Amino acid sequence: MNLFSDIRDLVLDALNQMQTEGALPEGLSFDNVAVEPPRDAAHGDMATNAAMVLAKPAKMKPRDIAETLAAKLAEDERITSAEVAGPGFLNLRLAPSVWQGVLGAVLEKGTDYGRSTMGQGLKVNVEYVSANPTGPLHVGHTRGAVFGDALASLLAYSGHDVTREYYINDGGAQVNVLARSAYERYREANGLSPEIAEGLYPGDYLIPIGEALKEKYGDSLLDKPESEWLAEVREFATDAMMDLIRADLKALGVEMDVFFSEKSLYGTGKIEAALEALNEKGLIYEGVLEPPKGKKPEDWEPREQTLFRSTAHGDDVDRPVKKSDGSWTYFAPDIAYHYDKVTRGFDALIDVFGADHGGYVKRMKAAVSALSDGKVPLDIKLTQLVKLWKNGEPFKMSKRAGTFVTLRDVVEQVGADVTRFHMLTRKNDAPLDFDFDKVLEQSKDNPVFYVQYAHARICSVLRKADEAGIAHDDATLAAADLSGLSHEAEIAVAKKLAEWPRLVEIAARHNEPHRVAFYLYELASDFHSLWNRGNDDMSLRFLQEGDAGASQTKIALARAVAVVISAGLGILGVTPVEEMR
RNA sequence: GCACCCAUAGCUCAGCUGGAUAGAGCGCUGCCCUCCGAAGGCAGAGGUCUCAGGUUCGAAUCCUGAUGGGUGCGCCA
Repeated sequence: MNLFSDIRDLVLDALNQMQTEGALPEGLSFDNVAVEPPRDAAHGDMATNAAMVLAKPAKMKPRDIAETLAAKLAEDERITSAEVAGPGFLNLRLAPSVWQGVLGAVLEKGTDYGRSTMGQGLKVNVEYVSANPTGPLHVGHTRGAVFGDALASLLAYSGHDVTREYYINDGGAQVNVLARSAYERYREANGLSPEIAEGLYPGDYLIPIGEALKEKYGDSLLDKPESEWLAEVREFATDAMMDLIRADLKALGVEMDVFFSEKSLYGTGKIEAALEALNEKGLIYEGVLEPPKGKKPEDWEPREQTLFRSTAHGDDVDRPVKKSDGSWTYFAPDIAYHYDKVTRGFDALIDVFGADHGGYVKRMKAAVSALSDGKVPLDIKLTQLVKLWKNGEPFKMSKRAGTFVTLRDVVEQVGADVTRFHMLTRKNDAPLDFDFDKVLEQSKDNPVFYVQYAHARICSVLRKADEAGIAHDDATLAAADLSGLSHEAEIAVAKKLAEWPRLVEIAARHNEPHRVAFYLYELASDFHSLWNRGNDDMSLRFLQEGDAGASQTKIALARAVAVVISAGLGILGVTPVEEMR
């Protein structure tokens, strides 16, 4: 149930009627007719711009259309008043029974209230994290993981068929570096002093890998040349790193559907096939690139390479798929990987990258556009940097990795729930401050706390209802007489609940889960405000002493708030708490 | 040099398909509470939406240009 689309349907019916009656010309498009909550509550409960968007194509005055429309809408029992205002807005006020109906719907459907069919079951692939398997996840990955995961849940909640996917970069030079780094730790485990040369990974997390290698191979690899141990150690270390990463993700509550290995693209003809697909479209050629202006590499010299004509699909320059020595660039397997996603039948692709990959967006979109003939849209969401603070100072150190703060550091200090919620209180493309002290603060300044507190307060009301012997299962509450909910502060909360399904669709349409976090904060704020009024006005308290019926009415409202908070937190991957500690 | 992202209250940030008098928290000012319906409440002040043009009945939102900040730029991934 989405109240806004219900009322929009009502408006469209009225407009159609006006057409048949000759009050509006035929053939108008109603696509731009919107029904939204007005910014100012004084303007009523809902507003429609119908008269304004139709005035021009209908060649009529907006106010004339609005007057006729108002008269028609006023006939509906849900509408208590319809007033023309401003340049031609039509402001609607709704009957209290409508808001009470919203509560009934929430209690009946539970956390599925707000679930939308907007996505029409379209298959969407969300690729996120995709960190190189060379070490533990750090804070930057954490934000990408939280964002991608919440986005995937949001899309699923809005009716998409979602696949969560991780692309393992296990095919490039960096896994050889990993192997050499692990080998040094293996030497260390055998009592030799490791030589962590410049460019190798120095982190402590490889020490246990070295020991595990010793356990498996004893000292048998010590005297062999690199060519004889590289492949084996590489595979061993990569697997171990992926186990580590999977454990990191689990600690954050992220579970992938698919782990796709870059390595699986090599030697299977998949890269060749993807490039042949581009070649058939005339988009592959041999050529020499211009040097980048302004920042020319020292050793630049013109060389012929195999290039992808990405400029044909919106890129600024063509991009190399083969190095001058004939081996693949990193772009080539990426093309093949996205080709694979397209051929798996996804209707839409989403990649979540760190902001440092911004320069990669156009070429990747060009590749997908070319490979799918423009049929499969690729949206790339960039997550900006996370700046860590502790004790009022920038915080950079990590016990584990030496150079960067890991996901584990963060989760162990503040917990997965706080991490996830806080990282979604900013737009993905805005930089984020993460203050270890502030995110744990128990005050209304902290959105994580504030939303959780609202939920906990409601659970506390339910516990007290138990003690008083008041039935409060959702079925009972849904059937309760809700006509007693008429105070303006109570109606305000119900109105906020009515916005939830609409908010879900807007957030999903923009691929912006942070909107859910902001909505929850507003809902919690409205709830706390009502709660506070109970201090002065006993009639607004959720438990009415000695009056089980009246209590049930109020509890229904509180419980509905808890349900929507649960649903929203569920999308964000945060567990609602039942009491504050 | 080029591309992408960003610019909204003193600070940190929201702002829906272009819609009415641009919102929230912090900070500030005033009043109230300190009764576990505890982990404060209520109210107020505070804005040239970086600047200049353009499109539109209507622009923080779309377009062009400028300024300031961030990120990236063949043979790393």
